[in-house]
Amino acid sequence: MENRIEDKKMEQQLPSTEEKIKEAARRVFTLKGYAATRTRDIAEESGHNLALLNYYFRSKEKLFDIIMMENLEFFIRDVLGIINDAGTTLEQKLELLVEHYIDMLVQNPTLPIFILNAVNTDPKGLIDKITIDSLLDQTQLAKQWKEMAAKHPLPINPLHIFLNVLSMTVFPFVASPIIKMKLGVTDDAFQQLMQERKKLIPIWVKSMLQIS
Amino acid sequence: MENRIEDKKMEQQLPSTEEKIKEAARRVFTLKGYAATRTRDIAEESGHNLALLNYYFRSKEKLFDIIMMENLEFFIRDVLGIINDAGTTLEQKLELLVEHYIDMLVQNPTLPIFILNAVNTDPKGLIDKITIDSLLDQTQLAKQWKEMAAKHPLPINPLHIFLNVLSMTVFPFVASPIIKMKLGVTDDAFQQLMQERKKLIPIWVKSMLQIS
DNA sequence: GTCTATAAAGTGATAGAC
DNA sequence: GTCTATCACTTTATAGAC
Repeated sequence: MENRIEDKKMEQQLPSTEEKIKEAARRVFTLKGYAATRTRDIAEESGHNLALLNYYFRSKEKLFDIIMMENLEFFIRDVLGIINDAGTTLEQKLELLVEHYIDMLVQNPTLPIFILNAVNTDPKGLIDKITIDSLLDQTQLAKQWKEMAAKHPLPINPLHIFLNVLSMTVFPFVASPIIKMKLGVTDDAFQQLMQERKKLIPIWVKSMLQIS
Repeated sequence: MENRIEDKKMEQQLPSTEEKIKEAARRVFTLKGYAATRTRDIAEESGHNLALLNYYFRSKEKLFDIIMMENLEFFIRDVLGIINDAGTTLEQKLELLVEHYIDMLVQNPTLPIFILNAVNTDPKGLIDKITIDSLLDQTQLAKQWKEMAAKHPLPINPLHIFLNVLSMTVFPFVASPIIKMKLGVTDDAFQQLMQERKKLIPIWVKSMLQIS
């Protein structure tokens, strides 16, 4: 028993070779995409030899599939918890979602362009692996949304609102190289802008709901 | 003189080999990006041989540079005309810009992901080639914006508004594979959604200006 | 498990015939 | 100008020693 606990501690301190290669692959793939990444880049980044990549993951494609699925899972992790919380209002859920995504994207700024590029070029049926649960309309969010819509019917497709939240939250990260280099916005100024948007986006969305 | 006119007619009817290769390159590069494109793909798409690609353009990289510059130029073409028109109000300029971009992106849906992917991975200093004129603050749009801001000062960074217009207009096209395949939106429904947004986005933006 | 060496296939570019 | 054939190099993947 003591040994197993000590082993666990060791594993946390010293990640296995397999884990080191996988994390190296995540960094390189997420930064450069599938086609521009060479297996040698990943091997070098991991501090090990190229052959070990194939020893643990068989092929570049299989390794990419793992990274892609984990990145997708990471992208929607925590979201179900927020939209299924019976203890928060619709308004609070909106605020929590925007805040969560901005915080997460500040830490992982290249994640959106990685996903968007993959689904747009779609090496194979990668898009089928995205799990936007079809149970989505059974969530607390959906329930509360319908209650609101019953009182104040929207004259527009609700998809517009969903698209606007996603657009205003995610797009700035995708366009950040242009914003920073061409609009003369420093890294710090960009970070501050994103922090401001945590409060602003919910306000804007609420006003959309009122005028629509 | 007559001969030159006839020659021009001929050129329009039968595009030169060079032109056919360039247009094939535009289609493939804009769809798959630089790294995932093979010169053989372009040759095949053009209906000619691989060797002709190098005969006319020397290298894959040089050909890509041409396509990238032309795509960027196309992306901002017509915009200067709209924002520099002294005969339209600020509100009209906003409506014209959104309408122009949605119409253009309906015809060229893969253009944004091509540009965004390029500037995010940035093979070389490609980002330097983007010409967002530093004379931008001397346009009619900038003048009219300042007049408005003088009357009703904005408590937020104006960049937020610019980002929102760009986000709500462009992002849906970048995310369209997910919207279509995962949210069950048909091609026709997506097109209609974008048409609706021509009217809606200016309305939303105006409400942002009022509540801010 | 990890490495070196190398096979096998892919890709950009060119030579040379027509 | 356009083609076929081929070179030169890169890249993925594997064999085999340790």
